[in-house]
Amino acid sequence: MVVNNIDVYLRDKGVKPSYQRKRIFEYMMNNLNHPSVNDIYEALINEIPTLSKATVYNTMNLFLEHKLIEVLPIDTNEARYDVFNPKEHGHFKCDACGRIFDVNIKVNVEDLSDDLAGFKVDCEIYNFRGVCRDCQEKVQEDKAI
Amino acid sequence: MVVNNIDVYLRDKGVKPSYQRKRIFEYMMNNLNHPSVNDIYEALINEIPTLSKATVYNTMNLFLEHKLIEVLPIDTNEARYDVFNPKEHGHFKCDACGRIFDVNIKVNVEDLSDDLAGFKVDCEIYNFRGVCRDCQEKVQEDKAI
DNA sequence: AACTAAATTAAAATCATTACAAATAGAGGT
DNA sequence: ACCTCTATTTGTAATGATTTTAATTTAGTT
Repeated sequence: MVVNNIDVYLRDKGVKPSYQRKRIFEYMMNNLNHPSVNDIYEALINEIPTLSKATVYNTMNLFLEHKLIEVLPIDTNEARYDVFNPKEHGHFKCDACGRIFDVNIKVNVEDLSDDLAGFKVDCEIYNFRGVCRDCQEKVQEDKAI
Repeated sequence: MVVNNIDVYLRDKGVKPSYQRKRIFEYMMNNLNHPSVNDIYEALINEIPTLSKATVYNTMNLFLEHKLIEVLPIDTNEARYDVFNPKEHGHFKCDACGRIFDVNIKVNVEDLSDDLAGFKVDCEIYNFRGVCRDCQEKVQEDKAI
């Protein structure tokens, strides 16, 4: 996603663009590695010394309400966030290195199941877990030694 | 899933069938409503007065390791569990009543995306959120009044 | 029965998140 | 600029789920 003017974009979505909110959203756009609240806080505390973790939490919840970001329910321990991606997609979490990858995916819900007949589906989440290519290669190398 | 002899089934999966473990697994099989640790504890504390929440946590983790159950990453607040269902399926969480429904689903991962090429996929989870049929009807009724 | 290892337990510790109340910043009007 | 009102930020305390720890109980073995 490309956003030229964060000020305008936030206002468009109904979020008053405070300094902290702009900096946090800017970070989200530049770092598509599904950061946790702590990641964001650690990344910005040097440049914004007064920043509070509570502000990051508040801001994430505000962004969520206004659908600027989404939360990935792939990690049960701490919440991971991503800029909202209206295109259907999924996530793959590597159990070895912990990285989370985006996965392009297209599922036709109508075809899926009668179980959802009459249900209003607002949100579709596709999660995968396993071992990523890099980590599999590492295992091969270790065996070879 | 139908398990005639819990003792044998647990042993088969490599879990020593203690009294607590058998009762907890029995509860999981009879209650397919995706209980939390607290749900399980509350349900069994009357019949097993010495039961400790730590035991429930320990047991859930043990069952997870031995793939007797799975954790649904649909609730970010507290973990919800379900007896392991090797058949691919998904879950729908109603944002109105909070109930979680099973959804039969079949996705051909090969067709999905090149993004997963070379990845070892151990686990596929499909989550949906929205409003279930019952709750939508309730909204209609409320409007009619 | 005695010994040993595993399982259970209660209580304390940890960690993510939320609630709260005080301090600060921003907007509008005079 | 100044005052006033409201929204935002902040640090701290509170909450709640989960894990750790150490002691106790249970089960299995000689």
